[in-house]
Amino acid sequence: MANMSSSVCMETPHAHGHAHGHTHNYNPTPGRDFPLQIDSCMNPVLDYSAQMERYRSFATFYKNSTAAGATPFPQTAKIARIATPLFPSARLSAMPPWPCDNAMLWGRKPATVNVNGPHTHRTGMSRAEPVNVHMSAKHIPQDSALSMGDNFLSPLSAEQCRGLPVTGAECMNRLKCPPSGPPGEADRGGTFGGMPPLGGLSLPPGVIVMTTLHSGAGSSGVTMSDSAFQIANVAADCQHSGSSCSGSPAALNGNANGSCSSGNSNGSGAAKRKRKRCGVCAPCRRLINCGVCSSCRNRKTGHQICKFRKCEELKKKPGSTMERAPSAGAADTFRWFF
DNA sequence: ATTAACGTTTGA
DNA sequence: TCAAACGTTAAT
Repeated sequence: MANMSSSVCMETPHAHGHAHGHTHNYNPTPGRDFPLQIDSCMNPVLDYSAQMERYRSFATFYKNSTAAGATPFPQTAKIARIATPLFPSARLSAMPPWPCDNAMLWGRKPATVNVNGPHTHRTGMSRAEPVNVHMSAKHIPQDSALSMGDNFLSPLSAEQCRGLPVTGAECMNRLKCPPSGPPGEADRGGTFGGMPPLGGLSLPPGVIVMTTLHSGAGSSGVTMSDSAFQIANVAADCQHSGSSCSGSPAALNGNANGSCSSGNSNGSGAAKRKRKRCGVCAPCRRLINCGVCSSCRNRKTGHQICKFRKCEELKKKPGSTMERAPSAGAADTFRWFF
């Protein structure tokens, strides 16, 4: 995988929506793989395309602006720009696109499991993979930079999402499990992605769902049971992660290695082992590198993952999550339940 | 506090 | 063996 930092590193399955023959590396094959999602509140194809367009135009714009000899954009400006949430309400969260981000998740190769963190039991998940799908510059529409304003905002507005006749859980339900996908694979990313911001709050989808379950909102005439089971499955799945680790979230990150690391995990502080990405947070679920952040640009020397893919858990210092004991609030508890 | 770079671990 | 990426540290 050569030089991911210098190229835009993106691939898209026909964001432009025309029908022709050539194929891309990543192609969810909309008609075949996601037949039920066409009319869902989070049309995955549209969503994926929107995301890809967004990234593409972003990278192209800055690339062109830099190449033209113009005053380069400050890195902070780039970051701020690309981090612009898809939904206005998402500005409340640190990681912008909680909702509508999952389109990129489908078909992704399994993310690395967090054996320390939120107990993922994703034995199938490989290490963090090179999500940079290479997209040569020639594939980038020349006008993309000019349409930045449009592309940076998802075509799916918050209003659009809210107005749809399904709840977030329902969306999730529909978005889950591409029929042709391997069993278990779809649960990883697809299950959590499609939650619209409820009540104007941008929360991790899992939080919303589990809170809803507890509040009994499932009786509101919305099909919740399926989603509930999906969540439960994921949770149970997570519980088994890390082989011998205990299930306590507090124990997970209490020390960087989890409390069950083979070596010396107890207090000695020595021989720290690498933590792994949780695989469930928004950054972890991102499929593509932005291509413009410092980590992407300095991939050769920096050895760091794209800033927008950096696991939220790994951003925290090991041990900074001790407060997340089971006694935490419901939302937090459920978040860590995963 | 943030960033860049390096050493290192990890898994394919 | 290699690529990816985490942890650490020095520079700013």
